[in-house]
Amino acid sequence: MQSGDRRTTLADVAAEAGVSVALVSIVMRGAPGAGAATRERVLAVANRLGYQPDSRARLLRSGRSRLLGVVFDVRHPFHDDLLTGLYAAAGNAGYQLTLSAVTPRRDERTAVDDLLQDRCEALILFSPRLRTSDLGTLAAKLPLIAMMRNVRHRNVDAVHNDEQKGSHQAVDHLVALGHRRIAHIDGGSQPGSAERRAGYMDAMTRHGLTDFVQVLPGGPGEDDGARAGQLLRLDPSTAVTVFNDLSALGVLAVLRRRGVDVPGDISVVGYDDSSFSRLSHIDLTTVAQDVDAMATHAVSRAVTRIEGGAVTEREVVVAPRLIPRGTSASASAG
Amino acid sequence: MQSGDRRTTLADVAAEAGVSVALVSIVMRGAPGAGAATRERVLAVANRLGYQPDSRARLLRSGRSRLLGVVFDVRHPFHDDLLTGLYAAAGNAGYQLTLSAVTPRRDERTAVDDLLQDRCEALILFSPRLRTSDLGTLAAKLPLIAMMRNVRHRNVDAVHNDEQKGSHQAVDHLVALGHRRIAHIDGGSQPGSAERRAGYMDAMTRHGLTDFVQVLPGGPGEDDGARAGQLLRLDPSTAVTVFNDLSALGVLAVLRRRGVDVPGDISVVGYDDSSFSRLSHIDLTTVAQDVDAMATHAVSRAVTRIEGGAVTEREVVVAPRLIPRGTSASASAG
DNA sequence: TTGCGACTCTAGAACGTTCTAGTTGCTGAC
DNA sequence: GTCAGCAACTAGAACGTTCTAGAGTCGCAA
Repeated sequence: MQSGDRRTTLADVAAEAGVSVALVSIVMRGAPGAGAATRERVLAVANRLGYQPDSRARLLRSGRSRLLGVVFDVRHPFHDDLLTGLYAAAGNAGYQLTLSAVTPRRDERTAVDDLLQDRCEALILFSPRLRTSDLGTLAAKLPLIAMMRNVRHRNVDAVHNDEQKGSHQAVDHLVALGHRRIAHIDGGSQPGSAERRAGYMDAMTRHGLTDFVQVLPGGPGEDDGARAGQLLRLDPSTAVTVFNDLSALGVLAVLRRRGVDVPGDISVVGYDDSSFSRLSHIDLTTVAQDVDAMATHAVSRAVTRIEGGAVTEREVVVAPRLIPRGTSASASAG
Repeated sequence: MQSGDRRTTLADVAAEAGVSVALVSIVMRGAPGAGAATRERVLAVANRLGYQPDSRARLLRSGRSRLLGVVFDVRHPFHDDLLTGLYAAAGNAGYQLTLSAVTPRRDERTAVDDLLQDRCEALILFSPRLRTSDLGTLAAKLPLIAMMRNVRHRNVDAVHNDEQKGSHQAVDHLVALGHRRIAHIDGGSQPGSAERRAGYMDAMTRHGLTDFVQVLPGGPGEDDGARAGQLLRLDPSTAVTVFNDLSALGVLAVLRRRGVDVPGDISVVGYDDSSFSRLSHIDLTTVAQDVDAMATHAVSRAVTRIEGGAVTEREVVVAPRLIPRGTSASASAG
């Protein structure tokens, strides 16, 4: 409890063990250059005194910090999965993560500035909202990886989902179930919305269903989905692909409230595999972004940049995969 | 992009501005002791060179780090809200947060060790799973605040919800709606489960409903709730309070699948106000822990400990509040 | 005996800050 | 003319590490 008495340092351990500071440093790092007996003795002393290395001093001296800064928004639909993946990938690459959160009361700029002071060697941003030009100037200082958004700037790396392919998979899935009248509820001005919509159009055309193309205006929220769901009432569609899971949830709520059976009367497919979609109570068929792959790519790209490796493609596009669940079923059932 | 060329330091700025390093330090900190003209000139140079202070060196020298370490589990039902609250509270108190996440592949021990190396001055743990004795030895090194769990150790501060009162509120709410036959689905061996169950019994007794007390075995997960929901079939209860929201969701799923109307036939009240409970599609009546109050208390307690202030009560218990939503309604409706 | 490499260990500088204890130069009171 | 007091500034130590260069010891081959 007493935070007054200074924490034990290398010098304390050295004095107690009767060796030099440098030697203790060697032992603590597990570096070669110490005798077995001394090594053991030093470790024992360090342990007894409760020695904890001071990463700040350590990093200060050694120049390198081996630290990747991560900015995430606590409201992001799968920030938890992404963090899990990033920690694993960073660990494998021999790097550490420092996190900085964006919250409703703490903006991205603040979060980034905090990390810059920590001298991390690269920055990984979850779906950044900063202007491209701001990201550019930031990227002039250190390697910058944007996730879930394709930032078009020559200094900024981007790791993101193949939105078009995701929409293809959703449509393909529904077509395979026998659906032809498939609508799409779009995401408005949300990033990724245009690509997902284009993917839908594309797939419909490929399946020769151009006549049944039906794009309803929507948005990223539950209420957007609910509004769009109302429009479905006038629509003969037997299936609908929705911009994201939250919006799909709004659609489901409206449909069920109207007594429409899902998936009996109409199939609904979301996008993102947000954590709530897995709840058996919701059980939403959706397109999952490959979180692990994206995390791995983001880290490996960051490491490559830090270590001065060659990069051919600024952009890494990761294929998603469809997760069939309970809100989609064969068209014949309807 | 080039991470090779050393970042600019105080010395660079000093050389460029033709003053001493110490003076630049004074200017950058906004400390008194520099003339207005020089101050302006130094700031301009610093800005031009893109100077960023190095928090590591800064903290190393000044001893204090003004850093609070926070360990959170990405699977925690409201870690996002808590982080939001903590950032705000820490900012107000003039402290910074460093985060360390627990993930399915990264355990609490690792998360804590990382923070210890960062020389933070206190540790705040979200519902820690470490043994009390381990927490005790940790607390010997630095102030330790456990949130959402009442750790019974004289060195460990605890900030947690008043579980009993939460259950009282749930029962009171249902009684006010005219329910008498109110069951409780418990949380098994989960921390907090005993308290929530006791609160339920308590409240039932207080309302003279001892004869209708009915505790069904449950657990923390959706499937636990679903299993318990099956048992409700044989039960005449018109309402049920559930250990937590996730379990309540399992109950809801089973009931609805059986064609039981919620809240028409039976009312369901959860606990925790997990983010999904707010989804209009789920709209679960629940007991919300007062996240902001808990965050504020945790931070202020940490700061008090760090600064050697007096603490009378080791434990801070925060009152929750009931959030009425769509899964509870008047008993007469049934 | 000497020389040499291998091994173990140490002294001291360095990292980028902050802090203490100055020095300088100016103003104004005596 | 002297000196106290103050504002503006500086030199250099300190923080806890790591790293470089080198010193001491030992065993063994020549």
